[in-house]
Amino acid sequence: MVSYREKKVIPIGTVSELTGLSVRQIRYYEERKLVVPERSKGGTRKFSFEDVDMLVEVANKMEDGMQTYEIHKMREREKKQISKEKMREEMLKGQLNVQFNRHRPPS
Amino acid sequence: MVSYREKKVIPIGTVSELTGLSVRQIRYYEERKLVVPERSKGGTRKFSFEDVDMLVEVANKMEDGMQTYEIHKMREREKKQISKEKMREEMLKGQLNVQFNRHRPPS
DNA sequence: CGTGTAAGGAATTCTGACACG
DNA sequence: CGTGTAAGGAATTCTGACACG
Repeated sequence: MVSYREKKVIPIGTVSELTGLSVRQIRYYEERKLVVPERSKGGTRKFSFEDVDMLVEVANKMEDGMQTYEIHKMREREKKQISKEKMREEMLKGQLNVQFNRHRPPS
Repeated sequence: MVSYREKKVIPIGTVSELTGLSVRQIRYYEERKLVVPERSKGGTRKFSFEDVDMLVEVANKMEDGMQTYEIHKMREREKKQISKEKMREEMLKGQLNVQFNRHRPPS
């Protein structure tokens, strides 16, 4: 179950401890769209463990001299790549259905 | 990996939302040893997803008219039962080692 | 016993800005 | 660009206590 990993429940101070990043850095990375926390009614940020992992990755790339906008571009490219792969997969499935199930309607 | 499930990172207000319990109830259940959150340096409670699940169980049992000390006793019994089973298991493993490895010392 | 609530205070977080490099 | 910091304020949480049933 990935549900725990994706649930936004961790306050920024705890994220700071988990990642070793300052809260200033975390807020800045949010500004640059590298993480997208949820907000409580009062406006406090809530992060997921997935976000924590993303932030650690960001930290590593920053250490390697990469800039936030580069990391952002890279993420966007990855997203496109993944959705492209999924579309190909779906089309393949469709083809297989045509091949083998043309005369047998889905139950 | 159960690591996400066991990590204490969720503040009490969020736990309240996740469980439907009031913060008062959650604090009381802690007092009765039904959950054991960690504390930040400043003293704020931090719960795990496991704690959240425990609290939901507690809520169900309370609805069934069970009292906190009964739930606590039940938990203690379960712990003992589990450690007893683990001991038996260990002893069985030991016996098997005697049977088959008596003359072959562990590598 | 279990839970709501008002009280006073402390810890946590928020935003916008200035600074530095 | 990326990050520290002081500023002022708001949201969150804490404890101990009184109330009710």
